[in-house]
Amino acid sequence: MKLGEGVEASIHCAATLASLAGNSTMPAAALAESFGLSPSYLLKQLNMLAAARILESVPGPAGGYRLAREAERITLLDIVLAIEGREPAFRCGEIRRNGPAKLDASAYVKPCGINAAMLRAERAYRAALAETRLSDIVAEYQAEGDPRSIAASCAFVERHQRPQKSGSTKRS
Amino acid sequence: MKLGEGVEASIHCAATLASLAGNSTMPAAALAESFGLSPSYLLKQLNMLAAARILESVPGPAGGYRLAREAERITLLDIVLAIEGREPAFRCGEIRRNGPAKLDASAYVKPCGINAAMLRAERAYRAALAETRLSDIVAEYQAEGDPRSIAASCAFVERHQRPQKSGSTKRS
DNA sequence: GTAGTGTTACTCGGATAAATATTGTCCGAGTGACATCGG
DNA sequence: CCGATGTCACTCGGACAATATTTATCCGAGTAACACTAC
Repeated sequence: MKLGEGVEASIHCAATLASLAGNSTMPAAALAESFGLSPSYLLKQLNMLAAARILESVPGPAGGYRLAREAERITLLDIVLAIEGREPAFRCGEIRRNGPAKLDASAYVKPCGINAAMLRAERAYRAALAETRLSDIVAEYQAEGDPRSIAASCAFVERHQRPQKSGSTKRS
Repeated sequence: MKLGEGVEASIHCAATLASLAGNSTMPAAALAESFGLSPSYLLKQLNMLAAARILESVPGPAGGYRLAREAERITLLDIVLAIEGREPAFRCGEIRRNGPAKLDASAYVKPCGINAAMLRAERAYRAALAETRLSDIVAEYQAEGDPRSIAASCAFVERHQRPQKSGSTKRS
């Protein structure tokens, strides 16, 4: 039960992207520099987020990434599932059938109680993640964060965001 | 966010051990055969459970494993933590400090909001796991499971459990 | 001055290695049971 | 016949590989901006 390191990077980057103005974009290289990450690897995470329709990518010069929808409509669960996969963490291998007692499948129509309990717990986990929106993260940071850190973040965003000319037409 | 395969095996084995009589033990080889697992690898899982004081190991002939305490006092959380480790799945690497803005540590005395949200979700997950006791798993299986499967399990337990000297001398 | 066009530099994207964690296997240390030997 | 003792087989325990997953890196495809040229 270990989450990949990319989850943390993805959430931080998404929060940063939530702070830029209008439909501006920010290059992955800038995000990587902002958090001291490998640009090449972060690109893979951002690409997964884009595949999950959480981010949008704009190619070419003055391109970059931006949120695909409002920060109020993006939850931490969305990001975690995009990076770690949608399958539950506990995968029932139905090992109860593999023993020497070779019963036919009709003996196992009822779901495994262990699997049910595990999935119940995971539903609670996901529900808790779904309650936190990206906008909550940003708002909490703006309200409670250290003023120097906020100022540095704003300056960084101002320096690296690339305003887009055309309107917000979705593409993939 | 993937749990190891050993978690499933551990819970199944613990449930099986909860079904044997008195302070009898069952060898790891029998448990492995019961679920079609590698005996050598299952031994590692059982050893971790024993290190966590969930199981007890009895060496020598007629030895094996048994629960270290009543099934009512063992939760799924105990088992999961013993196998997967006690550390939270989300480990905050404090990447917010690694950027080019070199602020000193006083700017980061407040905990990271992202980390807080993640840990909150994980607390919900663990709380849900802690609500399910091993005895609940066994009881649910005895009540709802397929009769053929229950009979096979009981026969298997009867055949492989090893009564200990100080306990009840029940043997066919 | 303006429109068309070719170049260029910048971006993302996917294929490719290294590192790490997990899974699987092996042989050795320890222990109690069992058979044997002596009283 | 009963007890002490030596041997032995069975158990767990930890050290040693194989595999899968995660992490990190590189180079190529694509695109829009920019400069240049012609009108």
